[in-house]
Parts: sequence; structure tokens; C-alpha cells
Amino acid sequence: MSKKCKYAVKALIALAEHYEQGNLFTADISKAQNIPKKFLEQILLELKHAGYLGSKQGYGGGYYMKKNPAEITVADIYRLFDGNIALLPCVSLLRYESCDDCLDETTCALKREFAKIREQTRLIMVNTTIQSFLTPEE
Amino acid sequence: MSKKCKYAVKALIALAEHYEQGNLFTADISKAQNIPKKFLEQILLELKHAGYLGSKQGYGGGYYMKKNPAEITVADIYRLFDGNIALLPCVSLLRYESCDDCLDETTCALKREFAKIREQTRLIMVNTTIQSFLTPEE
DNA sequence: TTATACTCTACATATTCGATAGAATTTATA
DNA sequence: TATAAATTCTATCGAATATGTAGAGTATAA
Repeated sequence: MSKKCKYAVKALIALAEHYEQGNLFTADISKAQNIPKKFLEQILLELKHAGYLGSKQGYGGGYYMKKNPAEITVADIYRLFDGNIALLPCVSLLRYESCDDCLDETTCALKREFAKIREQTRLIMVNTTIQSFLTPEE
Repeated sequence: MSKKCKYAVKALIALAEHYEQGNLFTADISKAQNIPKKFLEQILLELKHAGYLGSKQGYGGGYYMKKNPAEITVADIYRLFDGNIALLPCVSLLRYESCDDCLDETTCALKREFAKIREQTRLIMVNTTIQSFLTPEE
């Protein structure tokens, strides 16, 4: 998982802890989570564009959690920053692409097993939400 | 998953189909699987050094499956070429490293959930072997 | 009007990925 | 013994990606 994606999850958790309690400054998240500020700005902006966060500009502005943290999955965030969950493009659920080295996909020996792996991995990641990180037990 | 790792799995499947039936030429695997020959040479050599394959040099030489295909897991091959199965180094089972941005690992909000994700993913990949790709059903 | 904080685009730098090149070594066989 | 075939090993290379930095622009509260 890229650092960008990891930073995104950390920032989302921090913002989820203040869900429906106003906004946080990028600078404060940056310090608390040890994330380079300018890099974090880009990340928060992307999360906003994707609909997870809202923001307020100007003096006293900042970012706040817009979507319910229980409805934001690790799969969503991983896909946003790191791409496919599937290990091969040809078994991707949402972004299918044929493999460029594949001569005949109908007889490809890899598809069946890697589709299984993708599906199991996907289920785990879909069932882990930002809320999951906040609750002490489950 | 890198192309290198995918090529490795494809090559292993091809060699597994001739398990205990002599060797295959790199050139033939390269053609059949559409893998650049010189790249494949490196991959097969790494697989040999890791103990999965054996080879015979010189005229009529080639590579053959040394280990039982049912005992070579996708997790093994993934780790060899692409590194950790865990999404974060701090939850890696075999190659633990602390995250460089982590201020206090004991209070890290990410570890518990990402450790769960790693364990589930690991189990799937350990339970998928080279033999799994050969058998029509399961 | 000023300081603050988000918005947007461009750039920089290091590493990794995917692949190629070529020389060295080993071996069967003609 | 010469030769062709095949693996072995190291170096290199270009493109893409990851991880940031920089700086100008915009919105807003006080």
C-alpha cells in the first residue's frame, strides 16, 4: 500500500474522530499524524473530490468528514489511491482490462484462482470501514 | 502484482504440467507463455535459487519442477518477487518493519485492522498452490 | 485590509519496473 | 575435439511511478 493511501486512511480516522463536530486544519492533522503538510493537502483535496470530505475555505476553515465513517471502506480508499484490489487486471471487478501478455483469455490458467483471491480480498477490505478503526472491539 | 511475479506463476504452471517428466527449454516456455525470453531467464534462475526449480545446463538442458507443485503457494511466489503480503510493513508476519511515519506504534490506530486484513489475505494466498491452477475442479 | 487556510498546477528527485545485452560456463553429440 | 545449444551471471537502460516541494491563486473571518 502506498504511503499516500496510508496517509489518507490516517487522516480519515482523525477526521472521523471529529465526525459532526466541526472541521480540522490540515496543519493540525499533519502534525498529529506526522504527514508532510503539502502532501497531505493534495490527499485531502482528492478525498474531498471523491465525496468523502467537505471543506471550508479561508480563516477558520478546514476539512470535515462528510460521509458517514461506517460507509467508507478500506476498499474504497485503496481503489482511489492505489488502484485495483485484484492482483491481475483481467480479474478486476470494477476496472477489467485484458493482460497484454495473454494470448487467449478463454484458456488462461490464471483467471479462476486469481478471481477467487480477488473476491476474498475484496470482501475483507469492503468489510473494514473507517469506523472499524475507531471502535475498540467488534 | 508485478509482471515479473505473474510471469513466474505462469512459468511454474507450465513446468508443473511436466512435473517428473523431464525439463523444458526457456525458449519454449517463452514462446508458449508470451514472456520475453531474456526476462524469463532471470525469473527461472531466481526460482531455481529459491529451490522451486532444478536445471540442467548445456545441450538438451533446461528447467524442471523440483518441488511438488502442491507445496508451492502463491504466497511464496508473491513474497519472492513482490515482497510483503501485508499492506503495511508493521503488520508483516515474516518481515516486520516499523512504519517511518509512525510516532507511537503502541497507540497506532491502523495496526489491528490491517493485521486482520493481512491474515485473511495470507490464508487465501497460502491455500492457493501451483497445483490449484492445474486441477479442473476443487 | 490582513492573516489564514484551502485550491490547483507544475516541478523535482529517487526508486522501481520491465526489459535488453553480452560474456561466461556447461554439456551433448557429430 | 569442435561446435552448437542451453543455462548462468552481471550490467545497463528507458519509462513509469512514488514521494514529495514550490508557489501562485482564491475564499473568508476578523
